[in-house]
Amino acid sequence: MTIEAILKEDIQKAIQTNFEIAADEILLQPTKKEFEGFYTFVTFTLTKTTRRSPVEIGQIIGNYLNENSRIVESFNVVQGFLNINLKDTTWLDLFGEIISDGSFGTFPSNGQSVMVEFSSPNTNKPLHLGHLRNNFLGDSLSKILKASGFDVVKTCLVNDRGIHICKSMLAYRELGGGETPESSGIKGDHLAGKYYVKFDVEYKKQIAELVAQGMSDEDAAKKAPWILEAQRLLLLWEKGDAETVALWQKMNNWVYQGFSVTYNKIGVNFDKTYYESNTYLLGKDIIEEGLKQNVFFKKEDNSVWIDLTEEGLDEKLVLRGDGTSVYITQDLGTTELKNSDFHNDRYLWVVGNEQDYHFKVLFGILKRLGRPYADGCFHISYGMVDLPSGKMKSREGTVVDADDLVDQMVKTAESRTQELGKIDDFASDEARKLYNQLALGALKYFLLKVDPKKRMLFNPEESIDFQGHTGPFIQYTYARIRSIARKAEQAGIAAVVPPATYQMHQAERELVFALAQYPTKVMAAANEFAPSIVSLYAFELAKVYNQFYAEVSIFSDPNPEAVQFRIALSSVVSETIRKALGLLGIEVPERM
RNA sequence: GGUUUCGUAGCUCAAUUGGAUAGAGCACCUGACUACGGAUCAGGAGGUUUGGGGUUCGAAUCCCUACGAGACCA
Repeated sequence: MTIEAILKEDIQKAIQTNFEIAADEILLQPTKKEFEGFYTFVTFTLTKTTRRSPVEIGQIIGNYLNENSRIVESFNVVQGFLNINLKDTTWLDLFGEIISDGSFGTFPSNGQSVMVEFSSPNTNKPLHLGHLRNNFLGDSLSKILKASGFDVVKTCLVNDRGIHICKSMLAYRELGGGETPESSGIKGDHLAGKYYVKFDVEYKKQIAELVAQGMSDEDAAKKAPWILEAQRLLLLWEKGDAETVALWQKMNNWVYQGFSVTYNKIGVNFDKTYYESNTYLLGKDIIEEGLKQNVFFKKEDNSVWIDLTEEGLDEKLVLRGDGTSVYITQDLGTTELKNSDFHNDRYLWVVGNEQDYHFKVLFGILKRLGRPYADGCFHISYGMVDLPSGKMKSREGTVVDADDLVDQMVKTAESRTQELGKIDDFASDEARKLYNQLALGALKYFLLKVDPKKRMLFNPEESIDFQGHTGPFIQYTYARIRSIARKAEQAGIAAVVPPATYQMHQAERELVFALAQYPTKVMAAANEFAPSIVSLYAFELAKVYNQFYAEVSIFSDPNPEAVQFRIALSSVVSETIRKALGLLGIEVPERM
């Protein structure tokens, strides 16, 4: 039973015995910094039922706790707020539990499994900053869910076919001159992206020519030779034309090689990858099934629809009149496939909030179809990463490329580290590893600290910080503690929890309090699908430790109990930082 | 046109889901022991939470309205 649970129970008893009313669930909040205490109970909620003043209620409950609770040391009442202090023995017992719990913050299996689909790139362009937010969120969420007790399957659905892929194929066929990643020295995904851009340039030129000849913009966009040819390529591909398929395979393989370099660099991987080229025909049988069940209906042009107005949505097309699929058709099929492959209890999609409506429709249809897994489907909707100029647009060249950004971060980490000159004795591969850890620590933290639902801003003019509320700040705290641990080991000082007679320092109490929050934060992050909760916690813990570090002396305290205790505290803090950052996909360095 | 999300310090973000005098970081000022690592710590300044109404013991949070920004559906 946690301290908080005991305290809530004691408050409940206080209310029952003093006011003779049944108390609902007790809500506690951490006491604000400017007041004395650790936990605060708000008494306003009881004024009506008890017909007493907020202060009076606080006094009565406080007095009861003082006399009857075995964990409460003292209290004070400010207006309607009852602030509570705990006994040192309570803190010490709590810390004793934490330090002896090898799996602190990791929950036992809950017997449920969850699939997290994320990343889901297009094979016509390299990954950019927006993909990074997606990847980091998906990866971190997977780790958080695992820590909270789920079995996790990470999947990726690659968008490897369609008209956009044919565009880059066409441009390459016409303008590529047999160029390859090897011959050009260009990474495969960037090479494909280059031809996607070239297509667009040529296409625009053709439109302009047609417009100059008197055609309307709209018609010109439909009649330009290259768009017609791209459409023809798509049909050829669908028929399995050998030459087209070969070109498609060749270019896609380049892209996959490029992607794998990037995924490797950012430390992201998947248990299973689905390819749209294998799944794009799925879903049509589900449309048939839905028609029979009268979930769907046909219009005169033979197109199939669903009426979701009862759910507050519109009528929605699920199959075109000519029998071809729309996105939702494929998604229905792919979801069915995932379920028959893995039989998970939950399915998550990490996809940008521009598709909020799409997923509402998808889940609405799954419910109407009576799919048992429909209630376990969640859209992890995240906000776009904006630039100061607005949205990233590949056609306007304002896209922040993932590879470039990571490389630039590594360089910044390198120069910053060398300025400080603390690792001059490192071997070069050791140093390179450190630069990568710091670069990714800064980048991942930057993207994960913000509530996923909110859109956020990235300014390419300002490099991502290494000081203040950043990944490296937390990594630094870890490295510094490790330095202390090495010194303690050398001096033969053990980590020991002091006896009940020990007089605690306020900074020590605050540290134990901060540590005790960790499991709650992990659970909250899992429930709310929000790695930002873990991010903010890790920062808070590091900050509390740094205050402790500045305030008390660890090695030169005359009391050996204090020294041993502080070594123990430090070591648990470093472990908790390591775990918390681990949930964000961020590694910690021993030195930096 | 319909639907929807958002607007918090100069900038980037918090605010325990309706609770205290709205908090951090960056940037800007002032300080820090011969200290165990200064990528740190302590302090200062910075706010009519876009404007206006309402609900109540209490609103950044809920409702209405105006303005502004984004997204989606054709």
